[in-house]
Amino acid sequence: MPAAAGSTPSRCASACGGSGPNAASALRWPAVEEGAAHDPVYRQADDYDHAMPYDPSAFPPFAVTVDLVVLTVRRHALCALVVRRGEPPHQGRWALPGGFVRVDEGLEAAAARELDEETGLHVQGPDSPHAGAHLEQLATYGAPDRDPRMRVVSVAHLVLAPDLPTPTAGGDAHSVRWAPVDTLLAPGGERSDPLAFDHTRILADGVERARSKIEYSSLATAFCPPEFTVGELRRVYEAVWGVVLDPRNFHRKVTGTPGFLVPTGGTTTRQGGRPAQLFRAGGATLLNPPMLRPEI
Amino acid sequence: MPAAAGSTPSRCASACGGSGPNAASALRWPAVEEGAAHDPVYRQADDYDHAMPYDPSAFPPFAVTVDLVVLTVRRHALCALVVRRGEPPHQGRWALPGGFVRVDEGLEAAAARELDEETGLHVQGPDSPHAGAHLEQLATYGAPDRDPRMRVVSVAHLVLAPDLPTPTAGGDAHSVRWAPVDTLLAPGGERSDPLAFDHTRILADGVERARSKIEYSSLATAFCPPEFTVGELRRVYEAVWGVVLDPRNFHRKVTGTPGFLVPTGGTTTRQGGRPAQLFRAGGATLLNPPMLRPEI
DNA sequence: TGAATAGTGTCTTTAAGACAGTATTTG
DNA sequence: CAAATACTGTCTTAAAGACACTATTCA
Repeated sequence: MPAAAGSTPSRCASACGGSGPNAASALRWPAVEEGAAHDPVYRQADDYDHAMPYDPSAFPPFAVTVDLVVLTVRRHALCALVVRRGEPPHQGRWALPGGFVRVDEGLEAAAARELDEETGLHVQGPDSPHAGAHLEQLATYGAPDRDPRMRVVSVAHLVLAPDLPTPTAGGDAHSVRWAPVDTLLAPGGERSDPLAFDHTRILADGVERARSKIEYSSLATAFCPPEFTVGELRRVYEAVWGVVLDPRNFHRKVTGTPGFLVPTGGTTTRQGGRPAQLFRAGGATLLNPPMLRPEI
Repeated sequence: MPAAAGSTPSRCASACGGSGPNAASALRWPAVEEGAAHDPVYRQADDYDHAMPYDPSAFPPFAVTVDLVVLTVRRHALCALVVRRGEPPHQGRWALPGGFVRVDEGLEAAAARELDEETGLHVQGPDSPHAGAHLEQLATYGAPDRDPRMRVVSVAHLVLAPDLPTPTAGGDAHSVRWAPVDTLLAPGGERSDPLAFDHTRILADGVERARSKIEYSSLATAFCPPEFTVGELRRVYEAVWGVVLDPRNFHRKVTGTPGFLVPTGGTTTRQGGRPAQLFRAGGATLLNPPMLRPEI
């Protein structure tokens, strides 16, 4: 699990930049770089290539983590996965799941591993395009004071998953839950106990990314089970955008866009009423023209 | 200047993960994390909070850099800023500008500083919305083998700038230039001497971001001088998209979108022909409906 | 005068918004 | 039966595509 404290005063700045054990060597980097004309970093390449090869203490003390914005639609509401922090800082607060990137592991691999560890969820692969969750990089957060303990740069990822049984992280169901994003993001949200660090901001960015991306891509199907009806897909849009859509125009739009939906031949009555055709996500990933989000 | 080598065999993987001076402590992190149920990182918080507070050698040896995709439109072509590498690896190759993030500096601040250092360009601020370049975070690249020397995570940023005099980084004009992105991205591009590390991929992602973003935002004005004509703005779209647009329909679209363009009252004949009205970018940032990019 | 650019207007086509009406299930 | 959902179709309207025409400059 990563970090970030918007308003917490930074202990790292003084410790690392002033009197830490490796402060001198760590500070040499920026200082040297400043005077270089261009390509300033590799001007120092010889130094760390030969004098101190691969010695971590020669580098500024950065930690790299991944944070996960895991979204799903449950009971007609867009929900995010949050875990309760067991240790300080922000002990007892809810936070986004995440963790450190391993030295020999890529960023997306780290995100997929954390997702598996905390939810048991697997990521869509080329071999399984219709099962598992959608994962993409969201943005990177690296304010110097976002974690009071040290400098942490977190590469946030966005995960879109179908509705699942409530995850039980390692069997501990008390410390992980789905929460409606409206609650988490409300000004005095979650009974005025906001998410730890800068996770409210990260969550907001992830939600906005999801909201805008389903406009011009077929990504909304990532919230659906492998086979779904047009009505179920419409309720996904309604939940993510927080609007009500005309069922008839929506039906015309999605069934009229080539490659968006592929009928499986089956039908279902799980939503009640007349049996509805079942579809799978088609190969098209870009919607052109896009699905228009209604004005506020 | 940061790093990344797509195909270079990784020396880091063996050195860091196997026999590096801090391999043991570095590897402790992922190993401990694996067994934790949830919030696994802070399960170790006590360890580094008390036993080895702020000691960089206790962390995996990550370096964090910023890379810059600086785009402009010159002579009717989308161009990117590239610098020549003076040191190995990839000595003599062209690369994206960039550099290390300082320990007490935010990611965007680091990008803005590098931009200033390498181009003299300043970033648009709240006080100067009509001058300077547009800067935004693009994506983060952290494949374990992207730099053969060590683990480098690079937060790439996208910069859109008006046409400028050729930058002379610290007076050395031989090592910095504008190059058409079509040349840099061509399969056997730049006379089969591609950009260093994974910079071709980063550049491609930045170009695609710029191409898609001017569809639904007023960001194309970032390529224009503070005052510009409708024709000049149209030529920006044509250069970025590599298409020819109908001048009349374009004129109707941009002048008919409220808040996109604000007439300054002046006119110019710098493009020849009949005098054209001068505009400034309006307050609107989102274009709805978007400017449609013609099909291929 | 001719060539280039700027700007207006008009017709057609596409597709979204609104909404009437039918079909098929469960309770 | 009513109520719920699924689906088809029609009319209107917004806006893009195509293109005719006029305006104003410079060489």
